[in-house]
Amino acid sequence: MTILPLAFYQRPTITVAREMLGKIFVRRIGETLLSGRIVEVEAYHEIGDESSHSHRGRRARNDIMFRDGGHLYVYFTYGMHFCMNVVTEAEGVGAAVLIRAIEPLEGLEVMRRNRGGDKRDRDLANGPAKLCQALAIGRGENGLILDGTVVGAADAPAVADKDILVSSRVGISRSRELPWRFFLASPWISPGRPSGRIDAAPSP
DNA sequence: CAGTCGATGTACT
DNA sequence: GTACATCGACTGG
Repeated sequence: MTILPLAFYQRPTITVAREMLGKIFVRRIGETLLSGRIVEVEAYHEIGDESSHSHRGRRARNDIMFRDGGHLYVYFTYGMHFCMNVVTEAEGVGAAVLIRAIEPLEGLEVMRRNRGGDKRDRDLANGPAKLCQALAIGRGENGLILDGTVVGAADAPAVADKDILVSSRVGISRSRELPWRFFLASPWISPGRPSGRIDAAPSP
């Protein structure tokens, strides 16, 4: 298993977002390995994106988002959920890619226990807060380096451009027009979402 | 299936 | 006060 180097993340955010699809997210808890194939992501950027946490400048809450690419940015939302991003670009740039869904590959029974017992495989990690719960990612994991020690992404064959679907992002009200959600035609993506189109997305 | 709504902490107006 | 990068329970068809 080859863990993606930190340089992978230190590139334009849209590029990283598209190339994250198909990679294997890995999470180690002691001897236990949890992993899954990334099937749905969204890009967020401080420039021209009013929905990004970084849009109003660097603060205590979003500080990790401004670090150099290769950190994990975890935030707490709706009073009860965590979501996780991989930080992109260079130190001082507030940009990241939200991981919205993975196809569980290893450690399904641990994920099921983390999720509360009787969930179907499809419901283990098909949403940004669900996958954080399945992988036991919360405040304590904010700021970790994606070097594979505790979290990281393993390389996998690139997904062809023609297989990358694009849409507007889910659950935001501002900058809704930006086509910055990228996903695969997969049963493992988050539920109830509009089908996408195949298209190129502009960079900030 | 689709639509509605409550839960519940934190940042910001 | 209000909004929030969400989820799950519940309703009605």
